[in-house]
Amino acid sequence: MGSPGCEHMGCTAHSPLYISHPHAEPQLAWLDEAEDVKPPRSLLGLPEPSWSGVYLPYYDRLVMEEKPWVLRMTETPAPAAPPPSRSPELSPPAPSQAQDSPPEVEGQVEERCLEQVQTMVVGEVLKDINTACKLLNIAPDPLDWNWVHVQKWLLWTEHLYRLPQVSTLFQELNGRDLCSMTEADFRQRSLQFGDVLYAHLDIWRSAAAMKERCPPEDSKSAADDDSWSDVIGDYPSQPIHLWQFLRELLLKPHNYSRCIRWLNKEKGIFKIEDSAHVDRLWGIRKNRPAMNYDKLSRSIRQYYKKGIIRKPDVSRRLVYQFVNPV
DNA sequence: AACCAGGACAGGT
DNA sequence: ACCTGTCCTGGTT
Repeated sequence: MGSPGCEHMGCTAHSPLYISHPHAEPQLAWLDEAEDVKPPRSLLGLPEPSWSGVYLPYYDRLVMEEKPWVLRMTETPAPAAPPPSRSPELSPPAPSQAQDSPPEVEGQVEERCLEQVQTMVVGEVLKDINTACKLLNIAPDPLDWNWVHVQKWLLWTEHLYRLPQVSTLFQELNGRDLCSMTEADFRQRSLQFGDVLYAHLDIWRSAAAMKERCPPEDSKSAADDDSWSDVIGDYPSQPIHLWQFLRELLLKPHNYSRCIRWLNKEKGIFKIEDSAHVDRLWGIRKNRPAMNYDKLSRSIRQYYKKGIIRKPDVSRRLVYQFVNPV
């Protein structure tokens, strides 16, 4: 298999901890004609350097590709080095090369910033998990998964991180089995990607552990939205319509803009950038391994007469439009 | 070759 | 009844 490296895509340039995936496909499509997706440089109005020092176990390894702008860790411990803590604690701030301001004041300010950043990062993680739960129709806590859920999660993870097929190596395992496995066990099943899967699972477990520790009410604090309540939200969410599914993907540009993205969010116009990827995700969601774009697009076409989706006025390949944009 | 339009039918809810 | 997966014919890019 000729594996396209990622050098030609320039992804190493902005992501120091980028893990090259042997099966990486051309990505960062949003760079070409991106209209909506730009790295949110300062979601909190924080200068970029403030990100450094934030350490969520393993998170960096997994999201660098997806959101290279979110965690730009300069000196985070090497992924293999730290024992994968089973709790979502964040490491203390890296000692800053103090400048000229009074150290205590600066320390306090920094601490506050860091708290905000931590809250936000954790919130983002939780939101991503919540999205995946909705899209996959699985519970957030891996301990609650049966083997079908495990397979779904594995397939999803494969596609999210462009891993080669690994799900077959973890057959007949339920969530409890999976959680009882050590990193070594993972590596034994998949020499190359066991650690990545283990790390990803670790994030999910941490999120679930967090949810247990903190009562959901308090944590719905100051911030705007729904991170907690969503993750904790009731399951199952049951049948999902294709149009809902597509919208969910569209609402998570940092995760899915490589395969589907808005061309004009206000008008509800979107483009399927990677039809194969989208049909695969839909197939995973619906437990339809034979799903393909032909069938998916046929389902989209059914929405024409229902007035849910249509082709935009100037019809373009792989471009559709929600009749009632949000 | 991939995408698009839409008819027909089956199967599940 | 409705949704959608599947298959199909035929057209377009």
